[in-house]
Amino acid sequence: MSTTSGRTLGGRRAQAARNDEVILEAARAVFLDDPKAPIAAVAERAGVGISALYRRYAGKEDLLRQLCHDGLRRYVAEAETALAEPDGWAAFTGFLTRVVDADVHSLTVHLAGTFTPTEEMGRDAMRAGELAAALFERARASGRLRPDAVVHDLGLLLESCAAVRVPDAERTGQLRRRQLAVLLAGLSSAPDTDPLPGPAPAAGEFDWRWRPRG
Amino acid sequence: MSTTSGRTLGGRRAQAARNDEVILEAARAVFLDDPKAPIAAVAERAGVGISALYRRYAGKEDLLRQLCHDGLRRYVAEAETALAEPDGWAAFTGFLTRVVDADVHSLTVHLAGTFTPTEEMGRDAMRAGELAAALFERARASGRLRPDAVVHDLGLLLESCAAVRVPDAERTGQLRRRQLAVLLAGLSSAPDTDPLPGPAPAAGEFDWRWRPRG
DNA sequence: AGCAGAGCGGAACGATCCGTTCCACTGTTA
DNA sequence: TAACAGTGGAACGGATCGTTCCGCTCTGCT
Repeated sequence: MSTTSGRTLGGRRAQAARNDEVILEAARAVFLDDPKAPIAAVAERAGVGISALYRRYAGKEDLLRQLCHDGLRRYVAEAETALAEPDGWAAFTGFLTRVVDADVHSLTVHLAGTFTPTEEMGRDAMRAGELAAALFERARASGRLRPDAVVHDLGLLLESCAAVRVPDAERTGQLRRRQLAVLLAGLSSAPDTDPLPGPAPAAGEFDWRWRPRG
Repeated sequence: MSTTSGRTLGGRRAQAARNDEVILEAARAVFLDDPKAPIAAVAERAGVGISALYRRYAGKEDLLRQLCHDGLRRYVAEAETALAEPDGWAAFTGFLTRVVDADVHSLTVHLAGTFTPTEEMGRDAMRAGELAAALFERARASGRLRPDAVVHDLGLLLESCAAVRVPDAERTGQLRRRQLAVLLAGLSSAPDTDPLPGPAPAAGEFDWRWRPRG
């Protein structure tokens, strides 16, 4: 049962290692559901005490930052995966579907402002923007995108999908996919549609959550 | 200057009557921006003291309920206006545009759960549903609606548009109109689009905010 | 002219919530 | 068996917010 320092560590160490994951998972679920949820809710959901949390993270802000950074990395990873897809339109829609499914938007944007971002997050965010732009350009090159759509329409799109929310998580996912389908149809090139109104969304219009604190 | 009880009441009475409107307007603006804003924020925005608020409303819940009810009535009024429009599709899009512009959705749905609704609100909500269904049916009859769209897709649509939000109010309005245009294009009948995925949104799936309290 | 009181501003109060700290306890390791 | 990493959860202190309350002003009436 007890190994000195072997591969399968048992007892306390094992539980500690397990708690690492359990806590992160609980935090993800809780803050996805309510970005302003108290720390105690995370502990309760994880089935651990509050100490187990504060042993791993310096404070709430730390946990939030890590969670948000994870979401950002996930976004980047999905974008890179999508760029490997040969068909530009399929890459575009596949990327959006996976990002919406993973609820990455709630993890990143809705948690913004609750912590001071690190420099690395800034770099990752920039990279995320570049990758999204690349995906968008390939989608445009495929000819299936309506000409007056712009990259930053993705911000609107993701915000919209993240806003769809019902008590049941699985049903939420279904409804978001439906919403995404409508939006993609709306962004597809169609011969007889009116041009999109107003100044198109521009760079920096969706970063405002990051600027101040709170 | 001083009239006993004449038409144009001056002085204190006049300011009181003016405050009635100023307070409602401020409350609208503040709670539209943040549904959980403190009462004090409303008073500050209105440029009055807290007493001026509590003289008019029994408490926060009272104010919220009235505000929400106003939004609901506006929704019904816009729907009735739209039904007078002969062209079914124009009635449909015009209705949605006006509802999105007025940010009625934030006033109704996002305030739900913060107060116990009155019976009259229940009746108005039911009427709102009927009117929306009528508008939707006329839009369908116009043939410009994709066949697999359902009435309750309107819930998704409104939620999406309300989710679009940037610090500047006017810009928010522009972006919402753009988003609405994309969504309407997506809901329009197009020959080559894939069918919408998943079970369509059903009755009662968007009432959940009304059910509990808090 | 003078008074009663409507209307008001804003300080103060009490309740609630939440992040963080702290301490006692438990099982493990040496 | 001694030291300690890991933990649960009570307790603390600060912040927030709804509501009350008191003193003031200005008005409408006598």
